[in-house]
Amino acid sequence: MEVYNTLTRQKETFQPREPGNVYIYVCGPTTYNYIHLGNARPLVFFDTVRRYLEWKDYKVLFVQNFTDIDDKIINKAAEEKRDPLELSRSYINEYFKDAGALNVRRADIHPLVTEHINEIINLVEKLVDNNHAYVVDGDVYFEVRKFAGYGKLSRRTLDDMQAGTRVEVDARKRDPLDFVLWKAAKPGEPHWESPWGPGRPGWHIECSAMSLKYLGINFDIHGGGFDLVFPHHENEIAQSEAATGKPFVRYWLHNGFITVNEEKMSKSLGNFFLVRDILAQFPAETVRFFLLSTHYRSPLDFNDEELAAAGRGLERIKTSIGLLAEALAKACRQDARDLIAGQIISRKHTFDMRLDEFKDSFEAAMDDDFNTALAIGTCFDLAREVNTAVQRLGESISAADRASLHKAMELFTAFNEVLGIFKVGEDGAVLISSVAEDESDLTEGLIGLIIKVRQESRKKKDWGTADRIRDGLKDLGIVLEDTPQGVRWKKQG
RNA sequence: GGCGACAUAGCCAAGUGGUAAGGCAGAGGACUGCAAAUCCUCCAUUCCCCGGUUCAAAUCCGGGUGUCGCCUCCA
Repeated sequence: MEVYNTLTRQKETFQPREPGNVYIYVCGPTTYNYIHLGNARPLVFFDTVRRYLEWKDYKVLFVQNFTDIDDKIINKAAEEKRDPLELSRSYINEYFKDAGALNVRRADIHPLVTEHINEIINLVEKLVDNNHAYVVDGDVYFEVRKFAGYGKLSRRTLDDMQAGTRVEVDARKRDPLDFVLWKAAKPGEPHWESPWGPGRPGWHIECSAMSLKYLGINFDIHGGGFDLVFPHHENEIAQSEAATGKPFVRYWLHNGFITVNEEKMSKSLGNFFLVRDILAQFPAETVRFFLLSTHYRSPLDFNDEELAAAGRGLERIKTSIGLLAEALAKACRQDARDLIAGQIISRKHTFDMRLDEFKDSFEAAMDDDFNTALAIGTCFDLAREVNTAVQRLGESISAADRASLHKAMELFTAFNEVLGIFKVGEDGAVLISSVAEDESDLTEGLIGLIIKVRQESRKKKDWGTADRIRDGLKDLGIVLEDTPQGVRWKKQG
């Protein structure tokens, strides 16, 4: 397996610190608002990374923090006259709703900054003690000039960066790029006691403190959006390695941006789409599918047309799984009949799919720096193979074909374990039923009745009535398909 | 101003030296009462432009153009 490491700017063979175990830290959101689509991309992508590693039988420890105290939270809380910590708690709750809808699994550990103040203070003390940090008026700054490797992740030298400095420099800093590890509290702000007086952690130190606590030195994967490369991750490396004297992280993975109308989506530009607003318009599985349909390092432009197109593509895969399930059900009934007749009739083997090839190509795609776009291509290839086969099989299905059908379903299920596009039932099988789960027996019965009546009209070649019923149901969001095997109905996707 | 990324069909998108995956849209055909779904066929002699290296380049090198991003909170 190869992963692209931002630190070396190339694909490297993935070798975890401990064979068989992978330790991952992903920078989570600052909880002062609902998450937007730009937040959703790393969530979905790193969730997929985690799923894939587990699929490959790695034992994964996955940590994602919440930044639950910082300027933005304090400001927003002041605006709304709320307690900052209460505010961030409430957005953490909302985060779980949105992420859950996107089928993003909870991390093994979701550490909060406010619950790791001691660890943070200890780390800052270490940096002060070993002269990598200095104290000014209750603030503690990291001294970048004292850390030789500063700039190695973002590939910039300190002098490069000075030339482009756009903010006014705090005269108390020894270097304009020195960044705050501990921030003295202003009156009325949330604060914790520390050796330097009451204050709160700077932004970067939390991730170092918490990742080192849970994952140890030199853990495997640290992820986040590309905009975190500088300064956030650069600073994490500096402070962590200055404190421990050892390499901080083995592989740095960064996802590209979501753009809207070709422009970066960001909270400050105000052009962001909240996940929950998008989910009001599009099924969550379509959104997840859309996010995974482009390689994670490429930019991804968001617009309704592309999302709708993704939905239509996804529908194709769903249909295929549905056809497969139908054929399997038929095969099972036939199994029962054959058993009753005392024989399993072995017919000519007609459904010899290249099933193992699909698994291989899926795995090869994911092994190549998590190429989900290519892996999805394999899903489409499998769908076509299944559709062709199912169409050809007809009424009597041989034992060999039954085995192939099962195998094809297992493949869809396996691919979905990684991609997480479809929800799965308790038995682990993909749920693609177009009938909503809350569909009542009454609805089912009514539609069944209507279909029966329509079939009688069709028998009498009363096409006018038959079409009126079909059109009428379509207006209600129920799509009827007359197939050689009978009438099939589904809710409009 | 400094640094970096990207440019593949109408649209989205894989592909980093061996002769252009896949999806959406579109055209034709099979099936169907019609539709839908499905299947089959077609849909980039060519990968922004110009040079170069090579038996061979979308892929490597140089130059140009364009787009985007980072250097400030950001996923």
